[in-house]
Amino acid sequence: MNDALRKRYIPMTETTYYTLLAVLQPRHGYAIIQYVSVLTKGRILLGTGTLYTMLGRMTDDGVIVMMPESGRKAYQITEKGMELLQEETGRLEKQLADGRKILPGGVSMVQNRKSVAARRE
Amino acid sequence: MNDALRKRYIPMTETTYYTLLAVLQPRHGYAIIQYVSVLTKGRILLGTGTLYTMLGRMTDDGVIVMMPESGRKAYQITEKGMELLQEETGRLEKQLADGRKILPGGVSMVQNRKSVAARRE
DNA sequence: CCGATATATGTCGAAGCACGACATGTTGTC
DNA sequence: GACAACATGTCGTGCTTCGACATATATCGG
Repeated sequence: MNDALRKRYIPMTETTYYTLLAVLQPRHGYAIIQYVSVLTKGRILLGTGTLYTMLGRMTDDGVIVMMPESGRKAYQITEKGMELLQEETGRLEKQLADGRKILPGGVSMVQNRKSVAARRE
Repeated sequence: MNDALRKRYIPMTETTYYTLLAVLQPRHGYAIIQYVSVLTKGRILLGTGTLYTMLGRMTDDGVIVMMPESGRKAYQITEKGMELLQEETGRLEKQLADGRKILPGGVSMVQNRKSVAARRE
């Protein structure tokens, strides 16, 4: 796989990752925003500026393809995109494993104070 | 915890995450670079520009503290920093879980074509 | 004692990315 | 007929990353 592409996309931003997940099935821009919002339970709300800029760049890079579809534009991931998604997933696993290895005793030790309750607001 | 701080640090970049892991114990700049390099088996090589810029910002934000130590400057994580690290670890878990949920059964469903074999190069 | 290498800290500028603000048009519904 | 939801896009700001450059001391072999 192209090395320049890997360098540009890995590590991948959170928004890029979720956008690629969304276009595992063909979806148009607006549908991507909604899908990601539902998937993350409202945690990630993509701005249109972010999304369409990103879709343009990804199309240029051949990571996704655009197929016009009665007025709307549907996007879908390509093989290149799939490879990047897989690779990034592996990287995330490594990072998380490193964190767990070094962080004191899982998550339990953090909850020695009211910090968890306080995080609610 | 401060909301502006959370907004600035989460999602956290890979380099920031590893730097915070490094200063769970007091370490000076150069030692951080080496530690992260060893921890990631050479995958991440922090540039000095990245590192010192980041250390300055983090010190300003109270995420780490600096204590002079015979010519060198040792840095260590604060409670704020700990909270951010924990929160980011949780976010990483969510992202990875979302990826696994949606990505076709490990690698298998993608293999409707010769893509997997081709991925080897 | 000289040069190379490792240790150590830092600045500067270019490039990339996220994102809010703005702009526009359609479709459906009350 | 108006308002909300659907749908796509541009532009500019600001922040971050990171490579290139700058500098200084310490250590060690020849």
